[in-house]
Amino acid sequence: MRYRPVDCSIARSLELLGERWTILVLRAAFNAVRRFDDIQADTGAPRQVLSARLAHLVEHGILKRIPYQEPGQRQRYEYRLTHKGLDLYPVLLGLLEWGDKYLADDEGPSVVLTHKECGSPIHMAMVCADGHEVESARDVRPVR
Amino acid sequence: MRYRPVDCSIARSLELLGERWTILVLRAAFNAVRRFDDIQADTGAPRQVLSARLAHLVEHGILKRIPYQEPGQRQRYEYRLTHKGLDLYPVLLGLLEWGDKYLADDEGPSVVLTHKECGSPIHMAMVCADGHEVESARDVRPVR
DNA sequence: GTTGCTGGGTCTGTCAACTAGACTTAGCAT
DNA sequence: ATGCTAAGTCTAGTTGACAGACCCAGCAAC
Repeated sequence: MRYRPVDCSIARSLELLGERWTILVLRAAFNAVRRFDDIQADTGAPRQVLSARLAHLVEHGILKRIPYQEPGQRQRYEYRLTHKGLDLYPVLLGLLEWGDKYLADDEGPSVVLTHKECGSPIHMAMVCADGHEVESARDVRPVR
Repeated sequence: MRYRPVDCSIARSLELLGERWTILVLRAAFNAVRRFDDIQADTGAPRQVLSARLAHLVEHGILKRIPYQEPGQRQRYEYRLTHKGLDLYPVLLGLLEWGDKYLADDEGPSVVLTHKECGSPIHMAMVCADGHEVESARDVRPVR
């Protein structure tokens, strides 16, 4: 994909994640959709593109190929998130929240995320080391 | 761009943000880079593509065109984030943090974000309504 | 033992998107 | 009139996405 080789983690992240379908593949992975045909159905990506994206994500350690075997079937592979992949959850959640806020249809968000331990709904927040919740991009100062 | 018309805010967000260069244009906007040639230099996007992306972002209310005039120059336009655009900060920050963690070069992150009021560094967190900080995607349960 | 089925791909031709590089335009200054 | 500049637009060539057909391994039924 080749963005300008600029010293910026956003550009570097996009290098791996910025191609079409990639984020939807990760959405599928977070929803425990792990097998090729299921991912294809979930995302709608053309098979060939999906094949390339999966290979790319595996190559960069975001997904891993795990063998499995259904009874009476030969061994096949499924795709699971690595730690590196799991850590992308905030990015997906950011897109989800923003879409819920600005692009929702009539009936509101189709899914609500809750904390497994206490059941309360979850949202993304910017938090400073002193424990303040930062409301807006305007309250942030970049240093160096 | 046309992802499958699926009831999912992530897909809908990507419909607006998922094309190449779009996120880098927003990065520029958050860095107060607002004029066409400056954005072009900052992102490296070809001028024609940049033109299309800016128009698309303005059309969807993420950027707005504001007239300005340098002394001795004719009036021109610059591009500024709307509220809708400012609310995308968590998405960019998510990409930044992930890139800092997994794709950093030798010398570590090139920029640190601090809370304007207290000066402490900021990070993205998943927070539940009870005030717990949720560590991992595995601690989240989707409902409905 | 070959025919069919299924999951997970690959191949092909077409069409849309991206790219670099040159050209255009409006208004101010000389 | 001529040049300068920011912000585009035009052109022609290359890359990437797409739909649809095809392939392949192994199990199972005939």
